[in-house]
Amino acid sequence: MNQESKFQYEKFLNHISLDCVVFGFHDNQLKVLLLRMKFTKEWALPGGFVKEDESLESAATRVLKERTCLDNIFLKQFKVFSDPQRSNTNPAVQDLIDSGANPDQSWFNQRFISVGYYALVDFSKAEPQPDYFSDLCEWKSLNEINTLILDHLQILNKALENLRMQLNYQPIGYNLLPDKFTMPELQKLYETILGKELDRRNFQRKMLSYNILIRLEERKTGGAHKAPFLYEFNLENYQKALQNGLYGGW
Amino acid sequence: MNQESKFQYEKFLNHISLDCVVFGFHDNQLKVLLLRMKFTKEWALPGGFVKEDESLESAATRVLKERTCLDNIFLKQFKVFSDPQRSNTNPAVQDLIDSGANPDQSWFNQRFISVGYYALVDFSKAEPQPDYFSDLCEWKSLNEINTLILDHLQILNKALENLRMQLNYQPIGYNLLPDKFTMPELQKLYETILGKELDRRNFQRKMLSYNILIRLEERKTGGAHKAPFLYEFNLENYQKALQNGLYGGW
DNA sequence: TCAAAAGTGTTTGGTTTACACCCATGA
DNA sequence: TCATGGGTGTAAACCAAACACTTTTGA
Repeated sequence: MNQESKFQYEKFLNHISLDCVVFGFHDNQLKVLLLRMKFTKEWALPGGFVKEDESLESAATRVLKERTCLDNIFLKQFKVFSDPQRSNTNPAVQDLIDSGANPDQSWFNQRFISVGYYALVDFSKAEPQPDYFSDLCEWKSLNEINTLILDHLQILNKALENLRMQLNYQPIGYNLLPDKFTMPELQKLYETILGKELDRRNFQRKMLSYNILIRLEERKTGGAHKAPFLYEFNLENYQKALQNGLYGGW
Repeated sequence: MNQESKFQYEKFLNHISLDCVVFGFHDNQLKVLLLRMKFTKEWALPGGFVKEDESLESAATRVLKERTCLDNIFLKQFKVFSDPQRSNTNPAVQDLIDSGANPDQSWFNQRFISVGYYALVDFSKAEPQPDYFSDLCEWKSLNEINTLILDHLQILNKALENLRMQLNYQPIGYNLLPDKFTMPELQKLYETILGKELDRRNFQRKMLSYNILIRLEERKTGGAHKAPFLYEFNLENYQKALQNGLYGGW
């Protein structure tokens, strides 16, 4: 170990970590926030550890605030990853690590049980920030993501699966879209998450039946075609729907 | 500490525990397996810790095998409980503990983040066994359960909530009923879990539409009325339905 | 002026709900 | 023999899927 680390691992609980799959929506694509590790240049999910006096939820909120500069993020715990082998890196990377470039390796050499969260954020409001172990923090489209560090690709896929489930019984969108949006934009979001196309007219009818939307007087101008109405969420009903669940799936 | 403990806490990961809500069905009632703690005589959920080389799932399976003598138990991880205050016992109990009767207190004085599982078992096949910290292991009906140790009542309630959710998209019953059962028995199970009555005829239609039941030639005799058919599960289709999910809720 | 997107409405078919009727059984 | 539980069927209500027509817009 030829470097001194400034990472204060003394403050954290051993063996426990959390990983966040942060979803954003931009250019009609679902994006995920990733970090590039300083030493190995591999990509990873944002994650962190739990302080002595913190709940997992506070820890996740803290981590997300650090990575996106956002408060009040929609967060959902979806699965714990506890395979004893999950922290094993592949041999080539392990060689690099063994070369001693990373002063924090003693902390990372322990076994971690990681709690998976997914988060939904407004792409346009997030300001991606790398953490202590990374030199880049960027949004990536799902199809750009081929390999991730450790079991993070598996974590990402499970998060996506859970997000699709959520569509079936909870409203989504408030966290992923700007305050004002059009019905086609909302539909695109659903289609992107589900990975399939939906009927425009049936989508609108179903969506409106939830009573979580308010149609504004304005329309979105500038598009090449008929100007669509703008909507915003009825937050009171939206929260209720989050609590009580919706009916019918997609 | 005036006693030596035989509990081998060296083998376990610090800070991490698991708690299991074990559901059984008997006398048309939903039952939960509970332990009575040796020292405080409080009731608790069966739980345990994770060995160095174990996944959470293996640990939960091991614990359940110890408590019920059963293998192949349906197990589902439903939530992690990580409130930093969750391990705080109430003052009266704390006094008892402080009196020093319990030699394992040093292990229990640490903060635990507990992973909640619920399990579904065949009541008639389970053989409840207390663990190292308890002197009794018994089935309790939901309405008998008023207080539990720590936050275990909260864990139980969350498990129940999740079990009800599961009814909406997965088959249930194979794990809770004997091999052969009648349609009314299956319906009672659903009604008990949901806490509401269902229409007999619509229930049967819906259930049969899932194609997970096989009607046997035999009927259940001995009842005071018309003898109902016996059914068994079509395991192949049952597994498929577990995987792919069902449609329509209750 | 026209292609493409958006607003609105209708037809159709399946699913769920709410029932009615008959049969079997032991008290 | 009769109250009760169990097997089977059907009409009505509801909901979702598929589709048609009109309007608006900038290129």
